[in-house]
Amino acid sequence: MVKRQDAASENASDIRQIFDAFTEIGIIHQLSRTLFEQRLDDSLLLPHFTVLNHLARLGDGVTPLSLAVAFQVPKTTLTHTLSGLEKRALIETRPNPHDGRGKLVFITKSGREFRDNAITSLGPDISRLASEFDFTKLEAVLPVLKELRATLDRYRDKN
Amino acid sequence: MVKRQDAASENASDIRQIFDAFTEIGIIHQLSRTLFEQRLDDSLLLPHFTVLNHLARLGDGVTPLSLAVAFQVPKTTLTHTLSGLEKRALIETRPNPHDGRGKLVFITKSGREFRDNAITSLGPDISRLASEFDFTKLEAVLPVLKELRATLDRYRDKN
DNA sequence: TCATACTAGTACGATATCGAACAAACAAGT
DNA sequence: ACTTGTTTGTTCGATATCGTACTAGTATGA
Repeated sequence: MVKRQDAASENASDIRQIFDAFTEIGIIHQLSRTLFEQRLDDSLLLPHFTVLNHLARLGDGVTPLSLAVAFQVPKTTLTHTLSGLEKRALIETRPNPHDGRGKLVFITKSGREFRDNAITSLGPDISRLASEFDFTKLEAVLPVLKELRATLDRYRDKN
Repeated sequence: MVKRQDAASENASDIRQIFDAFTEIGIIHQLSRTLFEQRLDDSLLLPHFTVLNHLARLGDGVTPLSLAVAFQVPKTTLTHTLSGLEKRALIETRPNPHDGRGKLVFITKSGREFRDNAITSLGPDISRLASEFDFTKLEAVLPVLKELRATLDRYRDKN
């Protein structure tokens, strides 16, 4: 494993490309968010769905803080998101038996249904998009994105 | 040009991977945004910089609406972003001589300086990140991202 | 057991985001 | 000119986001 020694010697075009990539990522995020939110009823937004999806896929009974870390948002933001979900009975929270300060978050039956419906309702969009964009290309991209994410993640912790 | 006929036959694991990719993109956006905003003074945020960068790189004298389209945000959001920039004299607006309804946006001298400083101040971060993540990998990823963006973009227009 | 430091979650205030509705100017056809 | 429909940008109100400060509970060590 050879460390690059010229790490500090990025030139202007390298930096521009890096900015471009992040700009592109921002716009994709924005576009997908808008598209997705058009398919959600009840004025729920992408963060709400993201939480439900996480709970459904990776298991519930987790702390709010662990969710905030998973999505890299401040915990105050997550408090707000969870309160919206709880108000609609898509999740419920119980005291953490192992930690008197904390809560555990559980997805409810209607939460699962809501999540499943959201995914189902997105099916036609994905099909239509798949006729123009070959999603298998994401297979090659995803590992790079994950590595970039992990690097940024580690870097953040060191600050 | 052969249209895929099985576009509607995505299975669950395909869909999961698509969701994963968008989730990853969202988190990268979030992380880069936070990191970047820590380097900006004056409580300016990423959207402010993004506008300045766009004007500096691709030229100013453009309409607010064209900026909103470029970043895929609602024009009301851009009104707000521009007002923040104008209040700090980083941009200025003049009436559009060709269209009595519109404005044109220009970047000021201090706007350029601000943008240059922001990029410079990010240099050390990029260098340190480059020692852990090989940014040349973005060269392979960027075209795919651009294609995905273009597809989403076209799709949105059809709605 | 106590003091200190730390952690989970919330309250609050400031700003950001965005949809809906609007006014003003344009465009096209009549 | 005049009507109709469209486009630019703003205002307004509702919600989202997030930094700061706080409370309550936990962990550690003397």
